[in-house]
Amino acid sequence: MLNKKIPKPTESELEILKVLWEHGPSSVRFVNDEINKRKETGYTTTLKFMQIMLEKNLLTRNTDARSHIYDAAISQEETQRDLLGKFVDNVFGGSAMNLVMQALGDHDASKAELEQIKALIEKMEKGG
Amino acid sequence: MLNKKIPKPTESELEILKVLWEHGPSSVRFVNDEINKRKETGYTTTLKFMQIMLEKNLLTRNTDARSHIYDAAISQEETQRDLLGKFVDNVFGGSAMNLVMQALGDHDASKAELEQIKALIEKMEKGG
DNA sequence: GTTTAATTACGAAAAAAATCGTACAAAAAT
DNA sequence: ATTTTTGTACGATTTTTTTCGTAATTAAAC
Repeated sequence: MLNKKIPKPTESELEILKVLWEHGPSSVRFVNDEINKRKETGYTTTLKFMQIMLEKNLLTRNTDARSHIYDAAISQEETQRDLLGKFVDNVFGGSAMNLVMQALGDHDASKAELEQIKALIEKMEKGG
Repeated sequence: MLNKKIPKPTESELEILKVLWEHGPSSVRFVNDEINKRKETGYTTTLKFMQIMLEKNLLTRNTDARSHIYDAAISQEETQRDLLGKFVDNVFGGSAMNLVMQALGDHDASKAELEQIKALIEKMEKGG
């Protein structure tokens, strides 16, 4: 089990990771097009980001073809867990429960989703 | 109802806000001392931050005494809600439920806390 | 009243993050 | 085989965030 020392991605880097998580290994062109659906960004800007992320080991790439294919080097789950932990510490003083309560209160949840959460809670109360 | 256009505080700014939320209106000296319990930071650094935050309307201040007294201009609840919303969008694709599920799964919750959440869910299911 | 300590104001530097222009190379289109 | 398009490399610039030094001012201590 290697000790991954991955730096926390910035917001822009996260945008790129999200595209790769959703679509799998992709060219810079593709990633940039996806990002431009929501936000105008120059091609070389995205390219530069992805090159930097490669150096930071946030991405891997395959240079066999002329158009290099990049992929995420860290999983979405792992990253979400990591960022969530930091966010809870920074904003909710380490209390995940406070966060959960606020998340439940603020955002409308469907009945099905609430049932899902209740089921999870039951499971946790049994499992310990 | 005034339209508050408060910018999202940075992490450093949040450190300062947390001190003010916890202790109420305070001098720069006090805030800096509190922050230095966890992190070495020069006095003028904290001072500068608080002056900038004043310009951004994140803080208010009273200059009656020589030692100016600053206070948070935005509430903790409001700020947490705002940051949580952005975090959910950025990291969990807008799905607060995904976040809640992960938060519940990752962090150990006490039985009492889980009951609290269940109670909230019941209330939401009734109230709609 | 002179020295010492505490405080604010302000500019500026350092560090981090984001953006882009240009040169060059490879491939595709004509 | 030229021309046009597409791609990478890489430096440079801009913007934002963080940090601090220094001068001026006021209050306190002596």
